[in-house]
Amino acid sequence: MVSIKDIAKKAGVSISTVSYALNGNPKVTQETSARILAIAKELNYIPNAAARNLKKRETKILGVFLTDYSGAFYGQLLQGMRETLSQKGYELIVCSGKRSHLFLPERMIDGAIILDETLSDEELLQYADLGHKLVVLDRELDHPNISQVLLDNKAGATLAINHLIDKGHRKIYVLTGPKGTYDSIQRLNAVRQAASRHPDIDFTEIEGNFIKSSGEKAAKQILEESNQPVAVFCLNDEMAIGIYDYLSNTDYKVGKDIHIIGFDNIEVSNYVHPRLATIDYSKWRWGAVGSEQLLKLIANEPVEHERIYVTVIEGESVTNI
Amino acid sequence: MVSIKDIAKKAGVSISTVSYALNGNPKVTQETSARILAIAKELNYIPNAAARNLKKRETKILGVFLTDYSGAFYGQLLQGMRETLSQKGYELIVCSGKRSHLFLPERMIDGAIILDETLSDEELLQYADLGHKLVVLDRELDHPNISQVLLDNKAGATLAINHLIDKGHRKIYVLTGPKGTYDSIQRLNAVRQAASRHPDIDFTEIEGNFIKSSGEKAAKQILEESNQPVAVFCLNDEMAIGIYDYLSNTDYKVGKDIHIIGFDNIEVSNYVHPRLATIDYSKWRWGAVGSEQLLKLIANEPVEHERIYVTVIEGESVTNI
DNA sequence: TTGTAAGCGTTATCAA
DNA sequence: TTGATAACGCTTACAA
Repeated sequence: MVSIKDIAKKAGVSISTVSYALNGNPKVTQETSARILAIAKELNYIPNAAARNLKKRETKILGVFLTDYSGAFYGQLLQGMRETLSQKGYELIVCSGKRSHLFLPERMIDGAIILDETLSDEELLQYADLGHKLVVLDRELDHPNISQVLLDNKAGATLAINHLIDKGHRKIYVLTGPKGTYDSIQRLNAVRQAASRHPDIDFTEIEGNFIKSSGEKAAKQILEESNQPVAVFCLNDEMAIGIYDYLSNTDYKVGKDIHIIGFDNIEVSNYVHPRLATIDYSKWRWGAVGSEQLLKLIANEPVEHERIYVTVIEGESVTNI
Repeated sequence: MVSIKDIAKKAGVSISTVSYALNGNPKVTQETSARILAIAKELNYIPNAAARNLKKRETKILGVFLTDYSGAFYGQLLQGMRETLSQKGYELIVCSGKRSHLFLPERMIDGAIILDETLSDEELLQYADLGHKLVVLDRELDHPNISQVLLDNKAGATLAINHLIDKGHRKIYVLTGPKGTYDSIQRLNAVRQAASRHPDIDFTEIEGNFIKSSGEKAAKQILEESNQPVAVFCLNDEMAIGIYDYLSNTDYKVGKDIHIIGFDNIEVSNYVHPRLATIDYSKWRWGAVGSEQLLKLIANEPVEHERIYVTVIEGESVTNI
C-alpha cells in the first residue's frame, strides 16, 4: 500500500508537505506541489479512508436503511437521493441488515435516511441523542436531530375512497396492511374516518399484509361473499395485483365485477390490464427531499418536517357502476 | 464520543486490558472482564470503525456495484448476496456512482461484486493487481484475484430461438440490446449462430437498447413491415413489455399476431397477459454464488469461474403457428 | 493477569 | 514555505 510516507520519501519532502499539497493547501509552492502531485499519480496513491475518517471524524458517506431490497419503488427513491447527494459531495450507500445498524454509531457514515421498520424508535432516538443526524420516511419522531419526510397517506386514502364513491360504488371492501407499519396505519385511519362520514356506504375491512398473496386470499373471500359488483381499496398496489392474479383464473373481470384502486403506483400497475387505478406520488422527489433534509441537518441549518403529496391516477380497473 | 480510554479510566485499568476484554481475549480474568463489559454497556460504548479498520486493515464490509438502482431483478440478486454473506460475518453495501468506485482502493470495503458497465476492465484489473478481490457478473476478466460468475446467455438465447422454431415460426425478429454490454453481445452472438444453422428461417435484427421504449419502437416497425404472424425474440424482457404496451393500443394481439419471447423473467413478466414466454434463471442464486466466490477469494481458497444456468419459461405469448 | 508502548495513515498545530 | 510532531481510537507485541 502506498501512503503519503512513500510519496514524501520519493519527493524528498516531509509528510506534512505532501498532505498539504494533496489537499490543495496554498501554503505549499506551485512547484513542490506539482512535483508531489505527479509522484502521487505515478505511484497510484489513494488516500486511506480509515485514517482520514479517524482524523477528520467524518466520512462524507450517508446511508439509507431499507428493510430489504425487494421494494417495488426503491429504484426511483434511491435515484432521487443519489442525484441530490452527489451534487453536494456525498456518497450514498444502501444498507440492510442488523450489523449495518451500527454504521451510524461506528461513525462509518455521517447520517442516515430510514425506511426500515426493523429499526426501533428507541434505537433511532438514542442515535439522535448522541448527535447523529437522521431523516425518517416511515414514522413520526420528534427530535432536533431528526427530520420527517412523510407521505400524505391520509389525503391519498381519502382520495381513493372518494374516487370509488364518485364512480357510484356503495359496497367497498378495504384490504388493510400490516398492523405495525406507519403508512398502513395512516391509510387505514383515513379510510375509517371517511367511512364515518358516509354511513350510507357499506365498508368492509379485510386483513391484508401488503403482499400479493393476501390480495389473492382477499379476492377469494370477496367472490364467495358477494356477487353484485363490488369495489376494493387495496392499501397498496401489490395486493391489488394479487387480486388481478386470482381473477385471471376465474370468469370475473377487473373493472366490471370487481373494481379496484390501489396505492403507490408501482411499476407493474402500469402493465396490468385493465390499468390499475391508484394513488401516485413522486418516489424520486421523496428521496430527493429526504436527502436535502439530511444535508441541512448535517449543516446545522433549521429544518421543518416535509410532506410528499399524492394524486389519483385513474384506470379502467374502476369504472362507473 | 466514548472510547476505550473512558472505559479504562472508569474501570481503573489500562486501555489494553479494556481492548482485550472487549475482544474476549481469555488473558483477562472473568472478573475484570465482566466489570469492563458492564462499564462499556453502561457508557453505550461502540467501537470506532475507522480506528479499527486502520489497525486491522479490514472492514468486514463487501460492496456490490450497480450501474443504478433501477434494475428489475436487483431485489432477489441482492437478497441472495446478503443472506450468503451475513452468515459469514460480512456486511453488504450497495454502491452506485463514481466516488464509490474508490471504496476498494480506499480500503473502505474488503472486496466487491461488479455488475456495472461504468467500471472499466482496466480499472478493475488495476484493483486486482493491487491485491483487491473481485467477482464480476458482467464481463469476462482473467486474473487470479478475479472470479467470474456469468449467465449462460448462449444457452438461453439458443433455447429461446429453438422454442420459437418448435412452435412453427419461420419469420423471426430479434430485438437486440446495447452494443457494449456483455449479456447483450453474448445473446446476440448465440442468435446469429442459431441463424446460421437454420438457413430456411427468416431472421431479422432490429436494434434495441434493453429499455421499454425500444420495444415500442420495434413493435411499430414490425407492424409496418409485415402482416403475417411473426415471432420476436427480445433480448430482454423489458423490451418485450414495450411491445405489449404498443400492441395494447392496436387491434393486434400478443400470442396471435405477434409471438414474443423475452429473456430474464423479470417480475412484470408474471403479470402481463398473455404470460410472456421467457428465459429464466435464479437471480438469488446468482447473487449467492457470486458472494461465495468472493468469500473464497478473500480466504485465498482456489476458485473456478461459475456459470448460472437458464431454462425456458413457456407462456401464451408464443403459441403454435 | 495486566500494563506499556508502538504503530496503523492521516491531518493539523506549531516551530523553524 | 516547509518540517517535526502530536493526535485520532484501536490492536497487539512485549514487559512487568
